[in-house]
Amino acid sequence: MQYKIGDVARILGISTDLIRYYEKKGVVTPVKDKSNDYRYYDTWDINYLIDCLWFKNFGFNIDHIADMVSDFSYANLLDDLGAKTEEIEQSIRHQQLLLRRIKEHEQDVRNIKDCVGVCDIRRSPAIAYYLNRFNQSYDNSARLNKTSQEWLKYMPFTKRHFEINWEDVVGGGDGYAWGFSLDKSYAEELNVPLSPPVVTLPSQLSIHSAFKSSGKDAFTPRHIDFMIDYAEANGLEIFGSVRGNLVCSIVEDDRLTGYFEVWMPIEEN
Amino acid sequence: MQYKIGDVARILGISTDLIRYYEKKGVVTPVKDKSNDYRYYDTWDINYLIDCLWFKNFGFNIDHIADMVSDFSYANLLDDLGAKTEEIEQSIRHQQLLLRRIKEHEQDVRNIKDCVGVCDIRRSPAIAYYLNRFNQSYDNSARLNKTSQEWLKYMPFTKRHFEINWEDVVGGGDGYAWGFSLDKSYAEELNVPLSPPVVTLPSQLSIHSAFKSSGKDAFTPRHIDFMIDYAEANGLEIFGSVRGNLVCSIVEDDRLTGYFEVWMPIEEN
DNA sequence: AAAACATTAACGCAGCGTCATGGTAC
DNA sequence: GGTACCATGACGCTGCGTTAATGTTT
Repeated sequence: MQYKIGDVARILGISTDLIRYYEKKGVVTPVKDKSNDYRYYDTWDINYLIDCLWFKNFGFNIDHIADMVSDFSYANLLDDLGAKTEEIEQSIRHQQLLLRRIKEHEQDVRNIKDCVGVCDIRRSPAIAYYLNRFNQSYDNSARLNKTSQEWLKYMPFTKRHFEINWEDVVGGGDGYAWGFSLDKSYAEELNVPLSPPVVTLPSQLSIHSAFKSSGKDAFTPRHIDFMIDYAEANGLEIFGSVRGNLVCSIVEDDRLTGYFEVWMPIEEN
Repeated sequence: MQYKIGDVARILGISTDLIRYYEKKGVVTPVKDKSNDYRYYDTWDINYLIDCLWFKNFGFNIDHIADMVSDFSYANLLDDLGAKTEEIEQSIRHQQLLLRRIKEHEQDVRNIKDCVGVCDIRRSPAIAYYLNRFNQSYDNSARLNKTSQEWLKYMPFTKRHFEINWEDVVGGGDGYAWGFSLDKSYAEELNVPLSPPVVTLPSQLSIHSAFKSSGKDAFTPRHIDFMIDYAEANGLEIFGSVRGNLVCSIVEDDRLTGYFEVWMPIEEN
């Protein structure tokens, strides 16, 4: 039995263009009638196409499939199945981490508005972080560039981290720094190298709160003054640099508005 | 502070081309010095790029990201995070099914060689199947076309299923049919509609074995004669059509060789 | 003679990477 | 004046889908 390309397309449920594309890739080689250039397929050509579609659905790429269907040993087949298994497992692990992070983030976004201006005492999470922006200036030295490239991979798990030095906090200065942080569990899961410029920080007893800042260049350490007041009012001693992260930036009343979560470390009892 | 495109690339760990690409997509709009056409970025442009990279890593597409970073309300953000969560969960479920199937298949391929010519008694799996090839001819009617398109989606979970009618089995005929089958668990998981031409078949007590067939067009029902002999020798009555599936086809001694698993139903005690 | 098919060729998509060619900053 | 940087533009990649122009079968 010979089939024309349209018959094959109907049999397999795909388009004729796709069949021609697979031919170009070497998956099938139908006979061509020289008088009219029509392609004619036999049952074996169709078998090859079915194999091709089957492998395609497992994520093998087409050039590879062309090899697989035309000339493939038992050992090669098992190797490829094993490799693909690995790949899928890897992908699932990554997606699961991603899912965990996006759900966390969604919760953070949902909670942040209620935290604005409200102080309470919590332990901050243990994190790894590095800084690359000091006030308005980015450090674009080669050393940091290497770290930036590495951290790009961790990007969805990172937070935009800021630090306000203890001296600026209590002395009324306006210095601050920005960078990226990773919660410790992600840093471990992702095998993040923890050498300089990356710094690790343990969990700390802290005053936790949030503030928002509208408009560009409106961010200043003075946004946390209400927390300093809270510390004083409650007889809590500020123990080191204040840190936090941008939770989200959205447009509110036509102004770009950032919501920031803050951790102000205090002495442990 | 103003940065040139190379500085920004170093800060973020990406290429200058990528930054220009994002500009084309509307993510950033640096100021252009008219005298030399150079782009100059401020810290906010860099912020937008960071946001863009962050969202990108969650799998949002760039046109969408351009909207997200430039003009996005709280509600929109939550909606999008929710939608992406759904999408990732869906994807994980699919990958997990895929993983299960590929591992199963790997085991089938590993086991098949030991089954060739060896009969034992097992229960066949419950399946759903449909047939589209009768001896050498495919049915390419519109009705089957619809089913083929649907089953294309289930492709990696399907097996290449064949059926040999009871009359051909015992009468020495050479008729057979081919199609696709799905194990019941996948059919349920994938919500496969079980209306004609799809047929469901319960688990059946069967003689289980395997054979191989080398060369094109070498497949024939007579390959299972050894199983008929086995049934006779053991006083087992063949109860209906014999079914099986292609496990893999590989090249052995320069010849295309198919390995087939077979289920020959016998009467229950 | 019309409808349904077939052919090749070219272009489009995303998300970039990779030249080529020429101008600019330091 | 050398070199490191910047600009634009074109083309390549995968895995196809989508016309367009033209010829063939039934």
